[in-house]
Amino acid sequence: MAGSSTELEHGLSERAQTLLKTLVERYIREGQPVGSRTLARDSKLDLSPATIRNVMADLEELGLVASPHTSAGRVPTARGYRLFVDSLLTVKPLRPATVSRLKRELGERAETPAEVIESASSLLSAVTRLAGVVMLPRVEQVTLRQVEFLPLSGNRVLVILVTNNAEVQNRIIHTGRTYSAAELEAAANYINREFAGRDLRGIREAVAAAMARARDDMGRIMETALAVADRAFEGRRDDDFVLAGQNHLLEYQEMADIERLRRLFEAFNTKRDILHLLDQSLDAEGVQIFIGQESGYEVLDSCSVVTSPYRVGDQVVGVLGVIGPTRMAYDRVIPIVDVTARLLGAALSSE
Amino acid sequence: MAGSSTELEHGLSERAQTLLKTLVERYIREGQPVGSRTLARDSKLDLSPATIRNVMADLEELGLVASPHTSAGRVPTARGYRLFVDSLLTVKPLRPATVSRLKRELGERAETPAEVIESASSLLSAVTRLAGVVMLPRVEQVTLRQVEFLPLSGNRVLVILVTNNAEVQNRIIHTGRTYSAAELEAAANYINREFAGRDLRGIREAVAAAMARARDDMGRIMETALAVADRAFEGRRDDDFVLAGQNHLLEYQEMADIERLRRLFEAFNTKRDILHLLDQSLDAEGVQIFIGQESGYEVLDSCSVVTSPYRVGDQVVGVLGVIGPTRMAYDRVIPIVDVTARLLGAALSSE
DNA sequence: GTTAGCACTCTATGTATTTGAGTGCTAAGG
DNA sequence: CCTTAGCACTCAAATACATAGAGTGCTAAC
Repeated sequence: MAGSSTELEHGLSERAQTLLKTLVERYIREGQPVGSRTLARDSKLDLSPATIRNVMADLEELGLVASPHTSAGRVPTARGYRLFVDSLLTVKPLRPATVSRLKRELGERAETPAEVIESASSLLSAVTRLAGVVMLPRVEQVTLRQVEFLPLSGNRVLVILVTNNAEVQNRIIHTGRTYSAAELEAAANYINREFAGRDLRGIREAVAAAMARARDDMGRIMETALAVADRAFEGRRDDDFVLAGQNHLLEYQEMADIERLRRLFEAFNTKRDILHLLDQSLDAEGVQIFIGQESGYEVLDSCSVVTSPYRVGDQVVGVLGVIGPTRMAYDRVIPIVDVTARLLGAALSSE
Repeated sequence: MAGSSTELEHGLSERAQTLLKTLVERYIREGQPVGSRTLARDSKLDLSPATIRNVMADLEELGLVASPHTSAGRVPTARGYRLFVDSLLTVKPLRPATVSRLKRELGERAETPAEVIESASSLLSAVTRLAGVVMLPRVEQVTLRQVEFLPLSGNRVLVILVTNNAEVQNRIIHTGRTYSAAELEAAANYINREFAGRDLRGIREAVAAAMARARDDMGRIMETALAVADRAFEGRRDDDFVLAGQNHLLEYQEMADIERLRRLFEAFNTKRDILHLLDQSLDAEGVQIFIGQESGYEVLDSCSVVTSPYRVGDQVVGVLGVIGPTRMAYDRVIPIVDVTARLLGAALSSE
């Protein structure tokens, strides 16, 4: 009865499932098309190659496997992998050594948030031997902790913004006129006094409102503060991600096509497509997998992307994951991505 | 007479030089071994292929050209390229459009020093279609402009260091005990008052001296200041470089060996070897070229590196350059590297 | 439903053969 | 003595062909 229920899920007999599973596992391990004889040996079903060939013909019909040519074995298709990861996969528990390594390097070694992100990406790539990506956390509410204005030559002002806990941003803004160090300091003091702890966007609105209201009857300090702050708090879309270990991709046979590779690396550089893809996982529950063309981006054909959102507090703030050939060890990669997402969240929260 | 003098320089007849030059130029353009017939047509010497073959035999004897196999044309060796760039090369003046592009994007578009460096690297790579590298400027004298200490949870302090003009560094230090915001502010004030404008290393020494001298009879503020500053001003070796456009290397036929490529990219990641190589150019006069194995690093076999130091004021502070296949358009690349070095220096000075 | 048997297909590998580009050498000519 | 035509020679690349082996699909028997 259990048998018939699993059978109904995707119209595959228990036996066919076992065989598909064995085939995918074997192919992932060896990278060679799997023939009926091998499969007969590998699966413990005690069936003759001939029988298995019949099953394979069915699986091929269903688009779950394909053979590169008549006299080669079978290879999983994207749909085959999909079925595999969805209902056949037995996830491998992580080695304790791996877990503690992740914990150590994420929690203890890394200091600033930027370093933590960087580590997460490197770790993902090092542990999986794939390319690791970590989207920068999109912090909806960036609160001002402290601001500093320093005059530079040529009507420029160096703005140092300390936000949230330990994030430091600095930018240079061009102002309409020259401000003295004293003026700027007073202005910064004013802003820190008035706005510390408040949301950056809110501050900018408050500043705009104040400017509109006050016009010419405001004091020198406030005028400076508002003029500078208006430009200093300009929203900055920092949709971005940190990539590590694209080199690993060179190690895989299936990435040998140099022109494909170039286009893939180009996409890593351009970032746009990859970001779009990661964005899609922002509101997914847990680990999500894009297999081959599923991602919808041509450069990622024959690649799979395994992602997971990560949260700070109970708020999802970003996505991380790995990118590699479709033929990757999903049973190992999935838990690694999963755990790293949790640990990254924890590390960022504790800052 | 002029003829005989050039001849003596490297024991090559004027004619042999012309032929070598033509051969190298042709090979750089086409990427195919050059045969005697082609060479006869290309060089305007009005010689028969047979004569040219004789000359080629001589050049081969001298190790300046080689043939991949008996019945292929000749290809320049590393020594051949060397002679070519040293005495045969006619450098191509840059197109005004290129120059103004470099100027615009380096001088105007980029704001902070970090952005300028980044641009320089991208530009080098974009304009030459090779990989661009820019060593971070090693500023011997890092003067303190302003320091800020902010308390974080768990005995940690966020240090924001504004140095020289507009460089902002931030780091997190762990302290022996918890300091209050007020304590830290007072300490920062003390340091800013006492040490602003002085050399970072000098400050640390002064602090160490003060700590040794003062022991327990110093005021609370000074104690805090010294304790924190001691850790905050720790020297930080930031030997590093910014790499751009390694993707371009995938476009070249001669980089098709995927295993070599992997090792090269690995070297880019490790940075150590590349840094060593760049270091060697620090005290060179102008543009320097490493051809093939000349660099001494195995990964760079069949690569050439064209570098130039760049200066801020009259002080050499770093090196930039490009990395690409030995077969690169030296006549174009050399002036680009040269000009970019000057422009980068200028852009950094004007900050 | 399962399986043995068999013809068939297709790749990979190895071996000749041919073609063409380019060389080195030699001998003749200025 | 330098230059060049001529020619034999070499070698890579292309082409064709044969062979071996892996694996299939199909059929017929169990």
